[in-house]
Amino acid sequence: MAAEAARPDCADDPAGCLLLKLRARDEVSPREEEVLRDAVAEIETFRAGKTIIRAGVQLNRSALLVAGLVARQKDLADGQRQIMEFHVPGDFTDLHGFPLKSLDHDLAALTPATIGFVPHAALRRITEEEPHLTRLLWLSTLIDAAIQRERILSVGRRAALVRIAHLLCELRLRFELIGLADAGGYQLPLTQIDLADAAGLTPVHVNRMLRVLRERGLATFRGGRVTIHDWARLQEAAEFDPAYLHFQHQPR
Amino acid sequence: MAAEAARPDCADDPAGCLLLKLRARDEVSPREEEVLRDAVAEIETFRAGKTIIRAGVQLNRSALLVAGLVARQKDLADGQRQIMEFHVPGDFTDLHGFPLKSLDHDLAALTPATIGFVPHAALRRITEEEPHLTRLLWLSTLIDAAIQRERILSVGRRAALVRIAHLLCELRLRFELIGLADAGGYQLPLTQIDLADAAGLTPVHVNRMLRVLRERGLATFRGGRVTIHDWARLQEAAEFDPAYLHFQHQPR
DNA sequence: CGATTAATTGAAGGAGATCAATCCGGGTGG
DNA sequence: CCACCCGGATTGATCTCCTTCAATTAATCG
Repeated sequence: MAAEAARPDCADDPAGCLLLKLRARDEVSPREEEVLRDAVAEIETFRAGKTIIRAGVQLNRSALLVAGLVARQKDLADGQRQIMEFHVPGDFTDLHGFPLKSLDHDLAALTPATIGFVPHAALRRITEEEPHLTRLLWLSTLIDAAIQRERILSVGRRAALVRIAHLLCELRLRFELIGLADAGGYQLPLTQIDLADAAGLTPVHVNRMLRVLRERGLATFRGGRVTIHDWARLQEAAEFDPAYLHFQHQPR
Repeated sequence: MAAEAARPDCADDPAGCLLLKLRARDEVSPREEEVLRDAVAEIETFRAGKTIIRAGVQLNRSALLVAGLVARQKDLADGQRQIMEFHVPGDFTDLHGFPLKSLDHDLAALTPATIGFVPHAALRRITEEEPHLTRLLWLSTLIDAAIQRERILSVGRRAALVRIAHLLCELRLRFELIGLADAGGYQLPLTQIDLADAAGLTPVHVNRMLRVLRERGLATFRGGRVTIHDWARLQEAAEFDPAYLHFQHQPR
């Protein structure tokens, strides 16, 4: 029914991954689940490289990533790109656009992507009738913000090798939560250019750092897949502490 | 009544600056204003350098900055510090802590600071009874997120001089909104070390970049004050576009 | 008015950028 | 089915922006 986009996912079920993410943080009642599922009005697919939402455009619906990989990114006049966050299936990627009414950055498909759109009218109704669900949606935007803060720290103060390792650790946990990581690693169909633009480095230097990670037996990024060889030492090299992902399950 | 902290501000009136900020983005009804004012339960003052909220601590109230300057910051094991955002009076600095229940970073007073605390119970009541005000509070957390995204871009891709200039531009507009900037500039009682930790640079290099800005006749940072000599050219040097501050007044 | 912290300036070093060339894999058209 | 093409991956050589180290000056404060 829903157009297939990328790879085996919690696709088909537009709100499935989102519910996994929310339920990792708090209870979601069957009624709330139903409200959420009903809120997804249309499903669209985007080719890799397409811009899903452009900065500054007035919005009346928000995009929920169902399958594929998407990035929040800004471009500078000289053509440089900075990726603020990678999004994995289940991320309510521009829920930010609901209170903000327009985004300050682009939302771009890095792989073929399936997007579910939720009209702002439906979100507004949720804020009026479902206070707990509202808090959970609010929460999900703030977890994005937390991930972005960790990016500031990485880009601002961590050495190149640490940045890359940290990114690989973060993505592993985020994929794991939605059942898209196995023991050995996870699919990550990105280019080294994408990684560079997220890490604030050049592709050349990312390549060298990936080589170091490989040679040290920590992790391999190749053919759109991250293979983790030594999770403990990778986390150590990344100075990785997952606290910022706010995985605690508690009443919100 | 309220203990005075730093300098002439919209102090005295704990929710005053916050209302200025919200009303720049949407209408706030008298009733909503009252609810907001009533929500501020206690007022405390902090010395410069004190940590107001520590990362990871379970929270049951949120901090609203009434007067002074505050930073969201993270520290690395080797002692490096990264400031994710400077906060000006009226910023509901850890409203994030309401859905999140704990912060992933520290909140530290950079100057003597006056903080109003809002119990989470009061915020919860707002989410249950005041959907529009809820959306405005949600919005305010997302404007913080937008400011932090712009920081990612600065730290990730902009040259040192541009970063510093950009920071000075941003703070000018944010101070202006709450009436704390005059034609010539604004008070900014920070050290060059603070600026360095926000810009992801060393204090030495910040010093050199400030000198360049001064010598080019763009702006001077000295004695805790930013004097702007040529606003147009400063913005140009900063590649500054204020869109990310979401100043549009519209229904949310 | 010492003592401590921040600001300033110079000199040298290094992490990452830039420039450039080659390799590789997959798509594509003849 | 293969030659070609093209974007990404890889590697080397060089350069540069910012860091690091160090020393001096200025400002702030008990």
